[in-house]
Amino acid sequence: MQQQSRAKPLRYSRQRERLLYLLQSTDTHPTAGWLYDMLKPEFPNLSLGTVYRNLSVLIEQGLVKKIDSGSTFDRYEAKTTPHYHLICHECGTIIDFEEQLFPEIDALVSKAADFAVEGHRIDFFGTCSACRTRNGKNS
Amino acid sequence: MQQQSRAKPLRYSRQRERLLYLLQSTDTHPTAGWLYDMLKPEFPNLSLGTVYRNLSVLIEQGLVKKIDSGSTFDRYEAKTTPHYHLICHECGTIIDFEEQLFPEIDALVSKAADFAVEGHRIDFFGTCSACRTRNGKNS
DNA sequence: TTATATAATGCAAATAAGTGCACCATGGGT
DNA sequence: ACCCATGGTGCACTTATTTGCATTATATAA
Ligand SMILES: [Zn+2]
Ligand SMILES: [Zn+2]
Ligand SMILES: [Zn+2]
Ligand SMILES: [Zn+2]
Repeated sequence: MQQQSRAKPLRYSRQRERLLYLLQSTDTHPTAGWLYDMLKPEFPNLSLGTVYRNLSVLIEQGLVKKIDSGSTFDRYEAKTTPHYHLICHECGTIIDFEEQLFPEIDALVSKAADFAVEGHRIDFFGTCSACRTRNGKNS
Repeated sequence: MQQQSRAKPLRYSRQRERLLYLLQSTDTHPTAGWLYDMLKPEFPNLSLGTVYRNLSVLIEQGLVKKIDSGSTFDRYEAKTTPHYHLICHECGTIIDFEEQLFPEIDALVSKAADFAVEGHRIDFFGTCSACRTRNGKNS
């Protein structure tokens, strides 16, 4: 299903370097299309396939994470510290939630379910404060 | 981003009824393609678009949930009780984890983050016991 | 510096999922 | 039973993402 990171040799790639740098420079959890648009001026013949492929490479290296936002687009981030996501279903904004609620959760589930947990993901869905303000006081 | 369930009138649809029944009859978290294949004999000119559309309708009704399995396919389930998922990255199996670990988590995050949490999703990634057995004793 | 192996890229084609539209079907009114 | 408004469906097309392949670029050794 997914190959065990078999340390295949990587070569330097300017595009991958800039892609990672770009992702590390924002906290907006951008889409692949946005990353492509931002890099296009610097690499006039960049292709979207390369963006996706480099995102995959960076994900395998553990430097980038893919976020299923619930919309039709996936989003990406380069924040490596563990955190959760607050996903606003109204405007699509993704907010990082830094507090480490349950450090022992993986071990707990591993034991309870006979399943070797290697990591987990927690996403909260709801309405962000900006959208609530815009809507008046409902919800 | 997502419309507030505005109670638009629904009509009876045999295909949607059978789709829901099929989904309720399994705990394998099937893909849209599998559902399509299973329903095709009964509805010879069923189209995949209809499957996707009916899944969306059922999701809006709260009868079905979409699961981002991390693979290239989305998966679906009709289990409405809250539970978490153990997703094996080796064979793709999704196992339900029924224990309600943190009932108060939504309220807690709502308060801490000024975000109106309406629900959450917790997924654990790792290796299932079948795969560990098959692999020998590693991991 | 040149040669060699192979990773990275661009392009186009393939997939999975979502959507517009013309037509069919359900259900409430007559 | 018939009419009609509108929801549901099939089909084809679009969108988001992945992948095959020929070409280009990186890295290492000669
Ligand atoms: Zn919002
Ligand atoms: Zn984040
Ligand atoms: Zn497995
Ligand atoms: Zn489940």
